Amino acid sequence: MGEAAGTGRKSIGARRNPDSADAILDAAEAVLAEAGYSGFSIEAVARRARAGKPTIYRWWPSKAALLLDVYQRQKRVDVPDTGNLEDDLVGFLKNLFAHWRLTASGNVFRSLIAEAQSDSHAAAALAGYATGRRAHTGQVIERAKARGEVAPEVDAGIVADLIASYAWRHLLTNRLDEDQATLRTAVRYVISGISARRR
Amino acid sequence: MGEAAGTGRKSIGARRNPDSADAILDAAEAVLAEAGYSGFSIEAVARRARAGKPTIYRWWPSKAALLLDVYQRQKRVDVPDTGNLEDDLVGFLKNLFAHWRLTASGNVFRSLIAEAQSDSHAAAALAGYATGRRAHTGQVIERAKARGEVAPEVDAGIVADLIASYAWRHLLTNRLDEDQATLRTAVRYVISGISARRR
Amino acid sequence: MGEAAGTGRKSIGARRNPDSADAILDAAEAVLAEAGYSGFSIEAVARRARAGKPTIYRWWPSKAALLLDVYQRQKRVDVPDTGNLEDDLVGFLKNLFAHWRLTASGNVFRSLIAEAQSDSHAAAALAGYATGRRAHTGQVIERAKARGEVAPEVDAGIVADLIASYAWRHLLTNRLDEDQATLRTAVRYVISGISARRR
Amino acid sequence: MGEAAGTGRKSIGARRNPDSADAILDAAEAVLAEAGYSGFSIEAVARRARAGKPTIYRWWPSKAALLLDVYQRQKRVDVPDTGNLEDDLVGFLKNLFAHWRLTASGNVFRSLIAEAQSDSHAAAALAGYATGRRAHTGQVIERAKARGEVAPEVDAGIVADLIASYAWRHLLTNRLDEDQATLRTAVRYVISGISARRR
DNA sequence: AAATAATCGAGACGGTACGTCGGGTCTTGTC
DNA sequence: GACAAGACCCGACGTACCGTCTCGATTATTT
Repeated sequence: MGEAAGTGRKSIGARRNPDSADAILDAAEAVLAEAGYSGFSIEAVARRARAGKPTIYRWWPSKAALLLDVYQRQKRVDVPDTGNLEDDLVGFLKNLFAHWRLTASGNVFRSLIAEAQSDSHAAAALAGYATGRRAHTGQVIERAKARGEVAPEVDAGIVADLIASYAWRHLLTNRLDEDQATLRTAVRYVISGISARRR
Repeated sequence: MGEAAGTGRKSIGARRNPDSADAILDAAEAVLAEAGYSGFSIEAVARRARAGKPTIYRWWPSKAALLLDVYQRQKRVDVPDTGNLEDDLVGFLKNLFAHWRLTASGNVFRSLIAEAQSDSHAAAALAGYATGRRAHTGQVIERAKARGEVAPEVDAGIVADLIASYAWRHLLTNRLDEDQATLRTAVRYVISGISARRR
Repeated sequence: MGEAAGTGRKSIGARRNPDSADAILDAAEAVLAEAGYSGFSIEAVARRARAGKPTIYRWWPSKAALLLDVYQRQKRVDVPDTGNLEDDLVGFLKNLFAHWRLTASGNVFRSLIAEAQSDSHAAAALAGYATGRRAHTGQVIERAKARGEVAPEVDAGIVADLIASYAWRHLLTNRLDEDQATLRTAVRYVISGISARRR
Repeated sequence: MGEAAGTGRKSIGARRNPDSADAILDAAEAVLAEAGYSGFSIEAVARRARAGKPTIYRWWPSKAALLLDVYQRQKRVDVPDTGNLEDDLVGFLKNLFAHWRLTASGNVFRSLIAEAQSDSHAAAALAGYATGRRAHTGQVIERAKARGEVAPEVDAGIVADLIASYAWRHLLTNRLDEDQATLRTAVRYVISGISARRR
């Protein structure tokens, strides 16, 4: 996972040292994985990265900014393209939950959301990120629209919102091990509705 | 709102003083309202309530327990019963958002969720609370089922989950001012689906 | 010298814990003795005393205040009373230099003077202390006046100032090992003058 | 006072740029004058001089060395030659105090003494400087000896020491505004003594 | 004329210390 | 035995400087 080079990093002149940046992000991830959000402090990250606190503060103005960078370094979970909307969305949720569960990402993102509740910078950063992701997820809906699977007047953003909300709440309440049938049911409700008239 | 009695509370003998408990809960709510989650500390609550820190720790083992108590003291938002599921759910969301937006409740609940990300006791307490609320919301669905509005095989818990998730995410991302049309659209998707075949 | 009790001090209620105060003063003295003024930091004192920094700041608003307390805890060097002014003053300087040289006091006082050059609180504290000591030394002169050794119109404060100044400069320039003959000569100049007419 | 050239100094090739040296010494003096010793940092000097820190460290190995250079750039206070020892010495003290009080020199020298208490290089530099000055002041005594005013066996160094010590202590305890009568009295004690027999 | 070498400003680096805040524990004296 | 009060140790906060390093640019000296 990298750890800091044992022999000590130095400045490489009047510009950012990418080794330090990497070491700090690695350390942040490791601290979060080992000590959780409650043990996640700039102090601890600096210690682990063998970096000075000012170096961290220089590049990441807040804990949230650091968390966001850590999160964004992770591999993205992308939405499958099976030609069928339900499968796409179920697959996406399945992949996302697995990613969150099996890597540090889940904890990172949970922490980021928590941080955003007390830090407006974090809130802004998270909002920006969420918007981007919503557009991304929205594309699946648009694809389905193009295939004629989804009614053309449907607002893809709202649908993406419903799906993302469902994912967030599972993350925040430790339900990432939800069984696939339940996920599929939830997705199906959104796609087909629950109305008696229409089923 | 209560504030602490200016002249100082004393012990009332070898049992819990309910005035102190009230003063502490009042203070907690006030601190949260004025300083937000980031300014919410046991220290600040004690100061404001003119209470000793040990008095707080004696009765509430963690910040989360205190938050939960504060939240549960609040008036509940209940689901309207209009005879129409869509109106019921939209009304519920509307009321809930207004409640969260206009009282301290929103901040309290946000804080509770945030706290639950670093404190397993908080997480457990929140999970318990959420389960209770899910059942509560689920009843609306069951009523609609009874009216024949909703297909009988529908899992009310999952629907309640979708609705609650949507609400949570709006709370956590500062979107409690969502316009009503959007809420109605989201609810309609869950009820009627987005599939082209069925609209 | 005390060191901190290994098992940890606790609060003894809502009042100052004298054990902590002692441990902190002991630690301050030890740090100064071992690391000198440049290594003398509140941080280091806290570490050594196993005390929290806030505990130190609670009772000593500045490094200078702590230094002053440490210095005043030391045994005082008093002026001998031999019945002869020259012997009294030479004896005083000899004792003072030995005291400064052989105990931590010299370093403490040096540090205090240094600190006073950048901290006005320290300067005020030092000025107050110096005034007290000047009166003290002045008494030797007054005794000599009473014996008829010293002219009655002589300003004892100014004489004390000359002597103290001489001592300070030796302290500040690492000349505490000045040989006794030189001290005696200096004292003799002040008592008998250097004028050709009068010797 | 110079300030740094607004448009930026550059290297003038493979040798020391005297403009930079001047700018740094000017800046050091200005910082000391405006912020005092506590605000005197290499960082602040570099900022003010628009110089790189390594440029400072290249030429002055320590804060003390820089201070010493700043001090030595100042105009010297010389001892008057009135043909009368008392007037010479009183005049010297008067001039010295005025110089210290009215220019940055007083602060510079105070700082230098303070610095010498924690930095052995500074101590050595200061000792060297003091020795030089002592010889200088000693010449006044020697002149008086030559005139027959002072007994031939008197050690001019010790007398100079007494006078310089008196000056130092006034500097270090913020008493540069001492009235002239007091100075004269102190000088007179050293010259004529305080003994009853001889007055 | 080209290559070398030392200097310059700039500013990042790993660190240490600053002075403050809050956490959770403890004890005292009053009710 | 509960209460207000507040001290205790601890650890994190975000900032200021420390002294070192490396850069790219500049320019006098050497080839």
